[in-house]
Amino acid sequence: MDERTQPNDSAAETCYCPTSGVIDLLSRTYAIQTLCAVGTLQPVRYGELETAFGDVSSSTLSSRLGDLTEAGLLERNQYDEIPPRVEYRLSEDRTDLCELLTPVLDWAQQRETTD
Amino acid sequence: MDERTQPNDSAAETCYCPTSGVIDLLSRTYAIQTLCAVGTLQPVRYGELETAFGDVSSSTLSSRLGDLTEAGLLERNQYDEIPPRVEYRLSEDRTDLCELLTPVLDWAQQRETTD
DNA sequence: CAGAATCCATTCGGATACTG
DNA sequence: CAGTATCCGAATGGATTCTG
Repeated sequence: MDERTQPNDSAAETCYCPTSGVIDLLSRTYAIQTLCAVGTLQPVRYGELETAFGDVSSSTLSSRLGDLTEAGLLERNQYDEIPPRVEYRLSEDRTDLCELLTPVLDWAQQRETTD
Repeated sequence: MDERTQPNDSAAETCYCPTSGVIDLLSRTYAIQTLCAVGTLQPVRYGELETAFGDVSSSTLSSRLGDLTEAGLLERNQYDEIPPRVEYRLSEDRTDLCELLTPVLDWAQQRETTD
């Protein structure tokens, strides 16, 4: 169903309809960055991310990691050692999203500096 | 500067630092969708977008269009006719961002239906 | 170290009018 | 048609504090 709007079928059919769940998720603060950072630095620990971002509050980063993990985009592995260690990495089949998103970050970054 | 973290230099160096302006912008409701929709349907009128999204409030869409236009990502052309007509399209050199983003939307959409 | 919990200021965005 | 203005509830995310 939904045979309307087909200007050109370069990307088959993109749906612009409601704010989908994943997009919603990516709209939260540091979500895209977190996803891409994990993808690049994985396996990565909580503290590393905190350092990489520089000015994110622990509660925010924590929430974001929780969101992404719950959504199945990230994998969280906890090692019951002393001191505690937790590693995050991309879920196997979600790597592609990260590859889609990184160029966006790069684009944004370049625009900041160039513009 | 910044000679740390270089897992592979596929994308040179991606910055995960603060929430950059553009990312901030894209995080707003319907921002990504609006950008991609305009890219595909351009030149597109206000009402067309409203219809395409189906359930967006006029104030929200209006704000989004304003944001994106102000950021230089969209171009707004007003024709003083009766009835009034306004057309939106991507700014010349911003097309690439749309091309980066559409796959993300597609990914999200596919995940919704498949997952 | 890696968070969870709480509290709260700010913001966002939807609904609902109302214009040029 | 293409919005803008206003109002207001919901939600976000930062700071802070505390814990296994």
